[in-house]
Amino acid sequence: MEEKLPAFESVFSIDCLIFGFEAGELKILLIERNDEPFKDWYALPGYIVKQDESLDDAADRILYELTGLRDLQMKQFHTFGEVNRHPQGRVITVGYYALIRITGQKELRPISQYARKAIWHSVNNLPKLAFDHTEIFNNGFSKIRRRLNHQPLAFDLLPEKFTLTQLQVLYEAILNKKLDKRNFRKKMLSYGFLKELVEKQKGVSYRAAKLYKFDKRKYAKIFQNELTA
Amino acid sequence: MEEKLPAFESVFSIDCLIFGFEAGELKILLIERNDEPFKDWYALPGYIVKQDESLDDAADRILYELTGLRDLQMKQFHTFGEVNRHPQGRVITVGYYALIRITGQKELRPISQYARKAIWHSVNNLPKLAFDHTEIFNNGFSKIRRRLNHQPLAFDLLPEKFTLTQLQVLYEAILNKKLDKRNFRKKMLSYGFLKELVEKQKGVSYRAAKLYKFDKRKYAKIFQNELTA
DNA sequence: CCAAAAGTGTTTTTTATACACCCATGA
DNA sequence: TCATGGGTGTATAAAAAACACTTTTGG
Repeated sequence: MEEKLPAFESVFSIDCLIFGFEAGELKILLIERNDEPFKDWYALPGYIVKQDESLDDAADRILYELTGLRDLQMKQFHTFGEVNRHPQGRVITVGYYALIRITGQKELRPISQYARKAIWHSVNNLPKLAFDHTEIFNNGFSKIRRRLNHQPLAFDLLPEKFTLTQLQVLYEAILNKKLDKRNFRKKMLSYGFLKELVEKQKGVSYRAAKLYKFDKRKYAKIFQNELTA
Repeated sequence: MEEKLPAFESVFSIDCLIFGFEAGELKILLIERNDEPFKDWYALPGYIVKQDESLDDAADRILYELTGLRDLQMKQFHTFGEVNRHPQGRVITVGYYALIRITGQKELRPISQYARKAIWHSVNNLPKLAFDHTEIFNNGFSKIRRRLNHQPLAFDLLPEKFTLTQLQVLYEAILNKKLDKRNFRKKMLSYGFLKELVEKQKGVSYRAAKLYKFDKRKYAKIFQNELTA
């Protein structure tokens, strides 16, 4: 066992699961660590909570410092508190997740020296991760998968305007199974929170698909009971 | 703001939501605090996690010390980390819940001096609770309510042998709405994890109802997919 | 024989599933 | 004109909801 840093005697930390969607694949945001322990390993973006900030605030700040991403509306999913999960001392970590659009232009650059870089990695074939981050990932991913059927998580992953096929491909990526096209469209449209636009897809060499927007206000109206999630 | 105790500079704690069911009412286990802050107030059973114990272990120990209850299989539901939730310093607390049988004979007696006594209190008309415990209660209760339809939580609240009416009354208490008798029975029996006993209810002045047992093994078999909860 | 709760089926509505072809477009 | 994905409907099965009377028992 390595020497314990005083700062590490007993601390809270946050680890973030940030999901994105690109080229039909579900991705997760990882950082390459620049510090011991686990220097050079991939890890979830995460760091220590300060004395004077709430967990939610800490999650926002930490994600920003490690990836440059802001204003994500992350949610907590589980807290990990095994005694030896961190080799330098007692660290209890709260897992947060968010699902976001990968906007090609926005480059990810860590502010903190603690991460060398931040990269998107397919959720399939994840590399070995530092600490117990693989467990944290599995725990969070399975929760999101279960929540997908009750909450409009998927819409955060798509561009503002999207086709029904894009939406279906995304669902299939998250649930890891094929869905029936007609039934999927029927069901999605029946919810009533998809707004059909006049605009159509552009630049494709086949019949252009209709574009849709997710209407948050309608969703909130329809599901106000379940909103207490 | 009161003086900060050194021990409280930055600690993890556990707070427990223990649900019981008695006389057709859903109850929650509260302690009467014997220490400042919030001396004499009602609070959820909760205390500080030790350096060398996992969160799950801490939850077991703390509940035992405050109420005398053991071996409950509590599960975590949320972590509360607002900066000023504890007047003496930074305390981040992990909420755990369990649902248990109230066995009349087993008296609740706190081991620790920190709780004067432990009592069952109806979930309706809860008194004011210490710290942010009302918020913790609301958060946990609404999660349990939602989980009720997917997990066999309710059976932990009933005696080993129970009637279908008892089960229904319990569901109604948790969900806070009336259910249709025939549909309820049909659905419960269709799951296939209720074992009908030869034995019948005794000592009632009306037609005695059949008794049932919950068959955990069958449940596990049937729902092995969803078990990764 | 009465009060109290146990027990029981059918119909209707809603929701999920299975399944295959024509259409529009750009290259 | 062809390749590519866009778009559409119907029939069947399964699940949920609505609904009221007879039976058993102890007092």
